[in-house]
Amino acid sequence: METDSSGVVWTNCGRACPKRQRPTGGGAILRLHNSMSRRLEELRPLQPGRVTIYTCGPTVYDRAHIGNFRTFLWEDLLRRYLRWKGYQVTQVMNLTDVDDRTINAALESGADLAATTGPVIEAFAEDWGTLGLEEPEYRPRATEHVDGMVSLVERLTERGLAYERDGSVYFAISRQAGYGQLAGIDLSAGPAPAGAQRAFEAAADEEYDKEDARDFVLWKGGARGEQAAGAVWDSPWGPGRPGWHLECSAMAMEYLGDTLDIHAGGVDNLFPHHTNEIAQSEGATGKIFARMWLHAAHLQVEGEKMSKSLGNCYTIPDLLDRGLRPSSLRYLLLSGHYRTRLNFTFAGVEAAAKSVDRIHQLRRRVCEALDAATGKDESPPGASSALEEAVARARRDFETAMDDDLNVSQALAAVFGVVREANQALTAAGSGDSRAAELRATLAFLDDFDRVWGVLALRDSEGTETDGDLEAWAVARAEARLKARADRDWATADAIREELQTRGIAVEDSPGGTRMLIGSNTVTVAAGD
RNA sequence: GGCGCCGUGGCCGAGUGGCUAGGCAGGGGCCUGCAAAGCCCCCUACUCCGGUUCGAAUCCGGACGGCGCCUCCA
Repeated sequence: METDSSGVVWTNCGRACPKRQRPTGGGAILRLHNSMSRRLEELRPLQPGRVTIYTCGPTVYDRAHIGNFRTFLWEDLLRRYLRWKGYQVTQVMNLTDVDDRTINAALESGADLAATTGPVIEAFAEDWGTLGLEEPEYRPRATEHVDGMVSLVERLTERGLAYERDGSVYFAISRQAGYGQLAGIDLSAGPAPAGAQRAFEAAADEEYDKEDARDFVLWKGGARGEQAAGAVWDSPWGPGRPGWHLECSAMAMEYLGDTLDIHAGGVDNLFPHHTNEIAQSEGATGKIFARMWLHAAHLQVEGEKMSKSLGNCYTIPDLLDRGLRPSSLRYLLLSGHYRTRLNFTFAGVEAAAKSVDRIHQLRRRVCEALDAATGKDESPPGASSALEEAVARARRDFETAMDDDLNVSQALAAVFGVVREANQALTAAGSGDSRAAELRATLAFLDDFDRVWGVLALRDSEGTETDGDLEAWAVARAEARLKARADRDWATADAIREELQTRGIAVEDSPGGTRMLIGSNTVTVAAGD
């Protein structure tokens, strides 16, 4: 804690919430739901201690919305949890910067592809940082990997799984045994189920001349509108551009090898995208492409499907403009199980904010008590207090819950158990008497939790941008109020408090002075002496 | 049409064949000059109807209700 000349004490609890990762887990095995087998499976990485993950990234034709971020945040949680457990994680998240939508966006704006996607990518990076996501090891762009895609198509052609028609190349699904397993499509069992059949028919593109309407395009020949957008590449089949699914196969294998441990994305990608990625990759290598497929359910908004017509496809800036905090958004979007549809509501954000604050508040309280308790650790070595035991139990419960297919609800329950126990201990002991050992254990637990959740650090960082004038004014008023209180002039003191509260500042008195929550910043004005 | 999901207390949201999470909100109390924060107590639920069982909200069947996906939407 630092006190400046004006007597203002800056406490974002003194100790910054650590963002650094280090192994913590107890070595139990993580079980995840593999969409391929449709059951929980133990994560057994190809190389012990090292996990490779490919996560489908955004198509950068427009700013990502909260639905996208629900999925990305879940993947971030998975990534952080794996690291928490001690795995070395290599994650790839691509940027799809060439496809129908990006090209259309470019054509509409009259700019070329790169000029169109560039700003969207920048915005994406900004939102990514706002929500406190960790940076993946690789973030390749489709447009920079066209060569790899072309050679992948060549390999498929050599193996007889693909054929060319008028400069386009298609994947012949009927020539591949086991096509469609991920989506539950079984071609060998006679005609495809009506549903899949319909999906196939719908996917059939009249524009192209396929052997089988269900075949999908690997390379789109020609240069119709693409030319204007600068989205045309040379290939052995003439000018064209890659098919949608191709990029992920090519980039995943380039960075992570022929076989990945985990491939993750939104449920909507199960078919056709992931199904076709498997077809391409395994068709080319003859090896298993991904050992585990994870899919996140979609986000709803106020109980409704997100759609442009409803105007509920919120972006991160939309929500920040409404005064919502990144930490609240992050918490809310992480607080539902990833395979369950999550309903985003503004009431939910409010509750999330309170939940974050409850944990964050405890952390601050522990830090303050720890400062006060330094040197007062008289507990005999080896003896552990009820709180220390509660913390140890919570740590185990947290890991058990997360190991069970990332059961975030139960994991959070373990955290709130510590919040209650620690508050109890602090209330009972009075801030000065709590033993340092149990406080340190509690603090370590909270920070440990946050290595996975990343919400306390985010909450801390939100304190940085504040209105200096408002703050100076508030400090002055708080000082006046402290004088009034010292004079037992309650009427004046209460009036000032209302004044502060009217400006949205939360006021909290303590024996040492007055603490105010201004925006996201906590400012403490010490009582004069 | 096909595939699939869900129905838990005011709201959100886990979970288990019997030991009845957690958060938010609400009520009462403690603390406080009054508040706030925190603590304690209360509000103890599982759509309905059958069945299995010593015992089901948890298993089975049915009904009703809500919903998702099935063209490049995470």
